[in-house]
Amino acid sequence: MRKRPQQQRSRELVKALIDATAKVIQQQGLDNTTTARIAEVAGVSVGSLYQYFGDKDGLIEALMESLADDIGAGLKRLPLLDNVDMNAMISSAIQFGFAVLNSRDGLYLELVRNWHRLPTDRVVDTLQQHFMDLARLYFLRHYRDYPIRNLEVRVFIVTNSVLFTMVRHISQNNGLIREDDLANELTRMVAGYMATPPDHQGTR
Amino acid sequence: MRKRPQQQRSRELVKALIDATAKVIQQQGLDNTTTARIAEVAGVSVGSLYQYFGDKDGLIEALMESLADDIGAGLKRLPLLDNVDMNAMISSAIQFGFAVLNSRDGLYLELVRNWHRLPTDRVVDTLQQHFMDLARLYFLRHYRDYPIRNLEVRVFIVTNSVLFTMVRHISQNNGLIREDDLANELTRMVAGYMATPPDHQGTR
DNA sequence: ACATAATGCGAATATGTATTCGCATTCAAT
DNA sequence: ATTGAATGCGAATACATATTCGCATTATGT
Repeated sequence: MRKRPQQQRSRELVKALIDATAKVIQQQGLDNTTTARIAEVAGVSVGSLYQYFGDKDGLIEALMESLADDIGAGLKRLPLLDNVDMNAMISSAIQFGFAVLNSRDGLYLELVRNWHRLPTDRVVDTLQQHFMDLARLYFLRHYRDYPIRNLEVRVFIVTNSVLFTMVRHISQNNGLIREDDLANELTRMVAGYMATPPDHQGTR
Repeated sequence: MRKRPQQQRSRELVKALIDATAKVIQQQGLDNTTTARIAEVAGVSVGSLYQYFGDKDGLIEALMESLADDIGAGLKRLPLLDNVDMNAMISSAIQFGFAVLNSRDGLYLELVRNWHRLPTDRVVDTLQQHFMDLARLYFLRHYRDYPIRNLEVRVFIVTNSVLFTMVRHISQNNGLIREDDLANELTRMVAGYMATPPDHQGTR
């Protein structure tokens, strides 16, 4: 952020700009998101935009930060560890994932589709970190006997698998596969995989 | 394609343009791929480009078609069904996937990253279709007893999971996860999931 | 009330890039 | 050899859009 907003009105302006950015991305897609349009939607001039954001990317980065915080908060509110069995826990997590992706009228969807061009690190870290902690706690509680190796790899695989499978499904939206079928199958795959005890062969 | 190349030199020109498109995308990334640069690399003028391709997208589409054919041919050459157990078969398929993604100096990687903006249908159909046939044949041969429902969903999940997990891993390229660890774990997850007999409850 | 800083404006500027078009060259048929 | 079609050229055009900058307005402290 180029300059700190000090007065009330400018703080509101900054917020309006970030909100407008989300709205424009959601409505017109990332490719058609222009500074002019953002300013227009925010009810503000382009010039003012550049008072507080060095460039367009800065604005988008601010949006991503804000969303990362939202997701983090949402995750903390989920009582995933209270589930008795892993299947239920993973099912809840996947439901949460679908809920997020379908929320905000496709904003998240458009962002994930363009993950490669966006500063997604904060968001990804938030997710990965949370699920990593969750997995650690769960295994500590239920699988005390097994030495848990490979947990990073497993969480990495599972997170990406679920995320992108969901995104692809929502994106192409052919009616051939129903969303709850997909959720069920994803749950089965992930639960089955995570419950697998690690290899005992130390050959690698 | 706007006009059919009739003479030898123009057929070579079209080929040179498609090759150049691949090269530029691979070297500069899709975002920095300009018609001017493509023409330059092809050793041809921009004007000539528009003789045979209605627009830039047409050129890229031609490239995608060509790659879809390559992948299809590569898949047909793989003797996946000769593998005795599913684990070996899936391991081979995943190895093939990594090989493709790492081939052509990252061209495929860049294309998958930008799948959302590209005409990927042909390629995706090729993959999905092939794995679908493969799965059908395998189950017919080994699990004759089970009624195989849900196969579409399973193949969809597995294809997307593996593809995007691999892409994300190669993209971020943090040394924390080794490629062969990832391949092994992916194999375990997929094999475990595909070997699961379908639900017997007919409640859905 | 005044001075100064903060904020806000938007037409003008700068830049990048897809596409066109009139002319030049090469090919293939007679 | 001649001619018309096919091919090739690349400077010029059209357009979209990020960013700037000089000026106008508003807030804050004294």
